[in-house]
Amino acid sequence: MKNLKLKSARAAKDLSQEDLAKICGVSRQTISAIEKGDYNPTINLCIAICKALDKTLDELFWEE
Amino acid sequence: MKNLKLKSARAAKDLSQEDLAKICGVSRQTISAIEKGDYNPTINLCIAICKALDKTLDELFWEE
DNA sequence: GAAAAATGTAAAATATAGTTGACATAATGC
DNA sequence: GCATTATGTCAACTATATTTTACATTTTTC
Repeated sequence: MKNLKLKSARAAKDLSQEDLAKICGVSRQTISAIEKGDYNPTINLCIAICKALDKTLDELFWEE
Repeated sequence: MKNLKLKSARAAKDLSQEDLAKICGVSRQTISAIEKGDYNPTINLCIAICKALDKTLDELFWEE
């Protein structure tokens, strides 16, 4: 499913998908795919995203 | 580096690497590699491990 | 101390994460 | 309206997560 927590955390920092991608060292399409869902990123990338957005894994990637 | 938090959480549940692997639907070697470190598992696997061990992502996979 | 269970590790194969390039469309600003 | 920026998406490619098989070593249990 869509990762809206990520999308809103990125918006809160006023970063485009491309901005975030550059900070994390991945392609824009990868960020797009993660926000879209139906994707299974690696933990290292998740951590990079969290640090870029001042969030933790639980805040952006945990779901009950 | 080694993931000792995972190793001890697994020990606390008295599960072998093979037990945990079966619960998570992966091979024993994959669990071994994650505990050993130098490995980059997918977020879905990390979540499966956390749920099997009653932990959260931050507790097992976050590091400053 | 021997047997069994648990773990480390390695090589070859497969599945899939992530890249690159490209094009279309939606949203924003002038 | 037009130009620019942001996003969605697709196809083909590359990198790497994960499997399978196999064997060695360590740890546990009797």
